[in-house]
Amino acid sequence: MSTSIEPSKALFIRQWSAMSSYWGISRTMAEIHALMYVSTEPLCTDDVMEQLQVSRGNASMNLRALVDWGLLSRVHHKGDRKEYFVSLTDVWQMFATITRQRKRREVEPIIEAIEHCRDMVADRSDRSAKTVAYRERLDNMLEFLNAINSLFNLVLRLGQPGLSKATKLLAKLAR
Amino acid sequence: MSTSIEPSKALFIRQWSAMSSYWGISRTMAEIHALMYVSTEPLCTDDVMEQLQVSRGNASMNLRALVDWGLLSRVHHKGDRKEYFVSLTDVWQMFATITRQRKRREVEPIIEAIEHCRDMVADRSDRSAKTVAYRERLDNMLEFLNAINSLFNLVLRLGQPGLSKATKLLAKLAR
DNA sequence: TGATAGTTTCAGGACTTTTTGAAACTTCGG
DNA sequence: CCGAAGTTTCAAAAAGTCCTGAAACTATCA
Repeated sequence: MSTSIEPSKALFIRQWSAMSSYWGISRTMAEIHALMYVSTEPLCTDDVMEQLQVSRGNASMNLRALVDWGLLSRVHHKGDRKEYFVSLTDVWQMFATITRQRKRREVEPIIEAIEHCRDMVADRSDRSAKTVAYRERLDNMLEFLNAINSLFNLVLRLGQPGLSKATKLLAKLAR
Repeated sequence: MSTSIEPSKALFIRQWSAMSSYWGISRTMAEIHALMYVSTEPLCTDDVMEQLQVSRGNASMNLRALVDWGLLSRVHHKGDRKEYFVSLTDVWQMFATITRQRKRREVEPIIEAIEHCRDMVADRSDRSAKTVAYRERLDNMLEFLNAINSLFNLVLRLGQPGLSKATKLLAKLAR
């Protein structure tokens, strides 16, 4: 508690960690990420331990996980053995990193699974109303998930500037 | 276990519930939702209890939560006192329902919080490099989140057919 | 109004996830 | 090769979440 965090930064960290449960990451991981994002200079494990009041193990594990995700990178100070960490600062890149991972883990497996489900009831000769209705539900879901997947791919490909241009373009279309 | 679920439906339910942790909902809630989606006829609390092997309390709580979310609706059979439930079948509507809730709970509070953070360090006279850098990070994040928020609003406004048209349009732009 | 069918609640227990902290390990300069 | 500085691991404990089941409640019908 000696070097206490500025109120504005503390607020950011608090809110960011409040979102953590929605994003399926642990509270500490979100806090560390937020701390690193608002810290304009590199921090080491001890800084994290002190500023967030967490154990060494916890800090170490979560720093490593964030590095694995590509959200932090390790840096070294000249003539200092210690490892320091800095956050990715490009928000768009952060988003792209997270989105790619989520797409791979959350969307793609479900698409495969549903295709598999559909194959299991593909028998064309079964035309009972129930089976037909069930097949239709699977197909609807599949079509939808594929549309979402394409949209994500597209957004990732466009990048941030492309995205804001596209948003403006679509805004006209929507009216 | 008496009326066991078809293998294809069982697979769907299993995979859907495997995603539950990512989506911040409980395993049972996801299972019930999946079961209802693949069931082409209304089910009652007892059906859910039997088919998923969960307690009455659990089934009841989660059915209610799904109704609150707008993903299920209650139906009544003529001359039957019991309540039955059916899933929303329009996948797009399901998605829109979920997205609106998530936007409200996950994106909007963070935007407000960051605006508040920025106000706390708005003092124009403080031009130390660190403060300037910090303000810039907040601004970047804010700009990004607003862009995402607009995109979501737009997608919701377009609806599914609009979305696939838009995706095609953007695909050209991306090349 | 009483009997009955159905639904909801909630305290306690089971299960899962996260955190701690100390020991093991790694790296580097001398 | 030793010792110091730093990092990682992991078993056990804490914290948090979810589920059960029995009791309370509500609605309906005769």
